[in-house]
Amino acid sequence: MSNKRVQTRNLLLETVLSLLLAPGGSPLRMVDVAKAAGVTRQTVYAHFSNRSEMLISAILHFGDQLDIEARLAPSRTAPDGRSRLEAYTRAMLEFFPEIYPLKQSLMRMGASDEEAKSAWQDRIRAMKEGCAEAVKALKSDGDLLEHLSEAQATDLYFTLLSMDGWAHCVLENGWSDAGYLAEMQRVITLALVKQ
Amino acid sequence: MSNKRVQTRNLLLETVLSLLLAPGGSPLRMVDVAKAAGVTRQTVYAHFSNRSEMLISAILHFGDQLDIEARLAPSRTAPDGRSRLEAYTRAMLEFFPEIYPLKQSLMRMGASDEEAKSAWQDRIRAMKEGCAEAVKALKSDGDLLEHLSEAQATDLYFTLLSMDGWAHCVLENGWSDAGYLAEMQRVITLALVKQ
DNA sequence: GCATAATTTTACATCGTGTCAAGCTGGAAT
DNA sequence: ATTCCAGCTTGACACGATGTAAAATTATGC
Repeated sequence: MSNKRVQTRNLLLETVLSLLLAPGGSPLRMVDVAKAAGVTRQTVYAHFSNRSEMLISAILHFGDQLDIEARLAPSRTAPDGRSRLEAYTRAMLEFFPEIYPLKQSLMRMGASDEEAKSAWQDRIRAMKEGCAEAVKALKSDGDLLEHLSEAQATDLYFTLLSMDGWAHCVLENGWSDAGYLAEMQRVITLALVKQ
Repeated sequence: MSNKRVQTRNLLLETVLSLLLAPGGSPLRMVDVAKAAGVTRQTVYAHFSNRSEMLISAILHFGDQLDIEARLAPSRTAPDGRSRLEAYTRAMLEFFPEIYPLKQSLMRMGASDEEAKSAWQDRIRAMKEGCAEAVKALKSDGDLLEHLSEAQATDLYFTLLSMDGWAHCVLENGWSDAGYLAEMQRVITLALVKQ
């Protein structure tokens, strides 16, 4: 497992991410990545068999860096369902600014990168797991609205926690992060919790 | 304004839409469109100077067909703000199944089609106008929650009416249309209307 | 039927992906 | 220190898609 190889690989992954996250969505051609990394196009192909694999690797690399698990831990220690729901909502909204640019970049990409998008979907699914757990805690406290099944409540919660909704309000319409968080806490509570 | 020319143009637009809406997201190469329309690739270029222009035209054509204005009219005649909000929500959710496939197709497309996406955004903005009007009616009835400005309420309403949220629940998680509508009516009312 | 508009045919330039095969180089092992 | 070799570079090519151009052909409308 030579040292140089992992170095170059990491360099490439970082480069891909920096290009992906750079303002003004770049087309991200292989030659762009190579040039930005100070390397030959062929070297890129030596590390990733094609564009898709490169993108997927970059997404996974990005996920590792974020350390989602560790930052979500606090929400798990909440004493009751209601506060757990709040903590999880807050934690999610704190992630959004960091991951949204990457989402945008991926959404800009072509159909050829279907697999890359599905790698992204995996990350999103992990977030939904968290929603499910928070809902479960709420239910076991007997605080979940009667007419909602756990599955339904989870779907609904996940829907309300939409990253696009956040982007629409905060990025495009000037809401403050705090203001959006407050509204979301209010609406989510109304939507899920017995009053 | 020869007849044939508009005929062919319409044929091409219909063909583009049918390919775009077809299951299993097609790459939609120019040659695909030409073949499906029984025409030469060059003919396509005779009608649209490039792929982007073709896609944009198709989206606009699609919008014309939907006849959004007419179908939204009922919601405008609602006697008060509350019922207008409900009517608009219902109308929007009825649009979603029809337009979602197109959205999906467009989102699958490459960055090169940025302009096509912005044509799509225009259609979406039109929907937000409707949100704003419903909110305004609510406000003038004095039924809008005090802590929300009209703009904020509009953003929030638009966010809750998210097409992705609908797709997540109804298409991916088996909610019935009626069930989703009922939940949305409930949540939206809680989120915006004085109780 | 004739003029011309629309479409076809053919050919070509360009760009990005992905593949292949030598050649070069720096660092690790003996 | 010499050798070896993994990793990188150089250069060249095939392929597919977009977009351009011009001549030949077909159909349409007057």
